[in-house]
Amino acid sequence: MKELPKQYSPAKTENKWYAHWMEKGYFKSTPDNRKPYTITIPPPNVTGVLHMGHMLNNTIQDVLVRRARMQGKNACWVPGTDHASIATEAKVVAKLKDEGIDKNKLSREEFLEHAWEWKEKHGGIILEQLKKLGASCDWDRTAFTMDESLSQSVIKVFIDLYNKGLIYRGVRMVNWDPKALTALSDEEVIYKELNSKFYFLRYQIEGESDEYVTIATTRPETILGDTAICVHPEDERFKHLKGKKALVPLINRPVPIIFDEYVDREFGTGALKVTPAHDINDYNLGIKHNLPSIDIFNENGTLNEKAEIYIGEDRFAVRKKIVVELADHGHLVKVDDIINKVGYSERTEEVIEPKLSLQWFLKMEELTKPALDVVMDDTIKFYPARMKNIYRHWMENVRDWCISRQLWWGHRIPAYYLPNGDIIVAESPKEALAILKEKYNDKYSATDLKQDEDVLDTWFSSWLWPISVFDGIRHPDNEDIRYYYPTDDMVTAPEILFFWVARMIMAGLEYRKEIPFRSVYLHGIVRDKQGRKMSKSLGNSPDPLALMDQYGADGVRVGMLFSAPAGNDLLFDEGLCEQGRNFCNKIWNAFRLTQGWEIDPSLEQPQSSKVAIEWFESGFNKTLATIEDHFSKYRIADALMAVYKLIWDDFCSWYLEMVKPAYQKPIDKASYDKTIEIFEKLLKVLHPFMPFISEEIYQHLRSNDAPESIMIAPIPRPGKYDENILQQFDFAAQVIMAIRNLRQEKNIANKEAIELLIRKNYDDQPDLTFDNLVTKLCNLSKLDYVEEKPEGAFNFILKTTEFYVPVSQNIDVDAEIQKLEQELNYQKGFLNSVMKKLGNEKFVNNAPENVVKMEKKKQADAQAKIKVIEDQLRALRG
RNA sequence: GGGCGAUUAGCUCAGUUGGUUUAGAGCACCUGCCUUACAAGCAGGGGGUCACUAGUUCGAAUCUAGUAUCGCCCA
Repeated sequence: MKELPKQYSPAKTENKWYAHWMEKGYFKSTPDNRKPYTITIPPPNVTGVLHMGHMLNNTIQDVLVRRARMQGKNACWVPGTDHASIATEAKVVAKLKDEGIDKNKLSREEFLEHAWEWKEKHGGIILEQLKKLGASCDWDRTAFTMDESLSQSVIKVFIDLYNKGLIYRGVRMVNWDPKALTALSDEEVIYKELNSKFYFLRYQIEGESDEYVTIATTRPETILGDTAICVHPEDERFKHLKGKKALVPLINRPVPIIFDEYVDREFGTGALKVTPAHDINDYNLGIKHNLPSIDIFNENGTLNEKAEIYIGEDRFAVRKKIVVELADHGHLVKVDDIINKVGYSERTEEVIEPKLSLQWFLKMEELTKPALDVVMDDTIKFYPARMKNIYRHWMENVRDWCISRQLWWGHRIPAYYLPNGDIIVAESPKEALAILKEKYNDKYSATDLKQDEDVLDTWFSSWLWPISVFDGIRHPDNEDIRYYYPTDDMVTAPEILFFWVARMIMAGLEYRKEIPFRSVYLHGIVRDKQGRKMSKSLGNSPDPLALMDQYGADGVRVGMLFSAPAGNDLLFDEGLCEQGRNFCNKIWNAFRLTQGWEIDPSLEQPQSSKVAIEWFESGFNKTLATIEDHFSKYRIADALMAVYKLIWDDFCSWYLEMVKPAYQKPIDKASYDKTIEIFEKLLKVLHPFMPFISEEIYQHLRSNDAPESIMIAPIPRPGKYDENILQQFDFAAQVIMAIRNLRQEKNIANKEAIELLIRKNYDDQPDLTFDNLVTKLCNLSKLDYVEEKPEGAFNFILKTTEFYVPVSQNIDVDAEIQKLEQELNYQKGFLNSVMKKLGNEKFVNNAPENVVKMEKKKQADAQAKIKVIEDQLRALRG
């Protein structure tokens, strides 16, 4: 026997095979005449390190890619990262701060130098970590959203959309992040429910010494920007205030009392303070009623001179102070508790300030229509399909996309301003200058051109990803884009359905006139066992690299996939990785077993092994069909479970035991060869899920003319199978299990050979196919068919066949009777339920014929069985 | 407030157009085994009135309506 350790060691194989695959270039793809299979990775954030969400996301992609490759497709998985404007800039700013450098003291160019340096140092970490997982990406294609070609694509698209009139610049209420000092898109704001205070404040009516109107607000500091009080036109309580003005407390600014049906009379006091500069609803009301906007905040969230008081102080500090001062001056009527929703920045966790500002927007209406259609008509399929509804809801309610960010790290907006306010949009300063010359002759010179200081939203580059990684924007006819686009599968999390998936579809349709991918597989979010989202602050996220060290990459892959049934969030449990590791060990030991066998070419193949092989191959083909079906529905966890059971239960627990030679006896060559062949096939089916161990064992088993790596070997396709032999086995298995049970119950050691006598009652023709196997697996000294019930034997009944195991010891008749009575009861109850159906005329007349037939068969079976049991009982009772 | 979805064994979930023996899997649990590939293992076992109520039907975990609880998305 070869020296093989009892336990499989992933550490010894994983790096070795990954390096081998890289060296052989198996991950590389170039267009040829095979069918392509393409995935573009959802580019992880360049600032990121590998977390459990990436593990899941990339494991799924690798399974799909490896499988496609083994199916003979030209598989191409494009990796890469995105530049993550806000997150990266924040990190670089923080790092500079640590070094005592203030970003504001740097020029744009100096800052970008630091940022690039940072990116070079930290940017590739996550992709390196994916290699540990076994990710079979074509690394030569690694892309970054700020690579030259991708950047130029972004700029080109901006200009194109601008020229089409879809991009415009305008003053709008935006979500302002006072920490990052930038606008955010609606999707980047997270609303949280908070326990807040609801302040009731009274405003004096101008010219009336003791007449007041009371409003309620959660943000008392914003009263300094009030420009009206609004009430419902039909509210009797306020009708007398028509034409009057109220005085804003503390600063005594008179503001009109306006009337609008927008006001909810039931909410608060029925009177609403209107602050158009700091609330989106008030903003709309302000436009309608022609109210001025008073913006009282600086960009960093402190108050400015327009607030008149508290100038330079932070908005939250002011909130505390102003409440005290309002109370001192008799303006505070009462304070209630209230639960309200407050928006936070996804990246900085700062409370968002609605703020009027001049930004660039992309009109969404024209783009969404076709993008909605292709999903609703299943041109692009969503898995799970229910996500279609969520998608539709968003697409039907989408607002224009704010695409400018007040940052430096990213794609600088290619707009150049002239002193007269005109805008030139051009690919480069050079081109802008050319346009300038052409348009204005010599009126302006290069120094008059001022490029927009802002950059574009990161998603404005990510939405081009499936096109831009193949350079399909700049060179729409290049070989790559024509071959790989549309891609096949997009695997991602539902949380970025709108950020990204929807917009990729829009971009695809706009720039390729074709969908970007055929299906979208949305997997869940990885949560901990208690259902909490994994986060650094909770410390509930395991380190993926440590997990892989502990359980092996294969083990962790299995653990991730087991916990990920289609479409649900998954509660990650480290125990599942352990299960994955144990599975590795099981496979390893099956391999050890076969390696320990000595082959004797002169031996004839036993009948039992012939049957075992025939049976296994049928079961194998049937399971392959099941696996195909699971994959077609993206039920990857189910597909894996089918493989798991095929290997553990069918192959290890049954098949190997069937063909295994007696202790220290050799095996015949035919059975051995067939067993190795089967093992190899199983490894191929396993490979997409567990690439490393499957390769390791394959390399030991493969013959010289076989493909030199399992990852380029063809995966077995489902073939025909014999349902009959599977059924025969099921019955034989029941017999075997009954005998094992009997041995355990009666304390008969496995070593002790026993006899089995079989008495058929209804089938006259005994089926002998598995008799040899039953004899072998149960250590029978004899297996015989008899006409009469033997004396002094334990017995059990399966279907209507009686089985007897003769023994020398005494039989406990009472116990036997009790057992039979229990069985009889069950059968009678069952028969009763069948008879109820068959006694119902409506059932017999209305139900399909085969259903009625089946019920009749159940009836006959049950009756026959009852008769056998009753006969036995009669005999036992004497 | 608007929308989407869920509720099946201790846990995580399957259960395809209603009908295949009065509901399945994995894990966990219990019992017995260091049997010669594997104790990271083997053999066996218990456990669910399918959230609740009503309806449609010969027949409901499955379809309809309502109730309760939970989750997600949007405002």
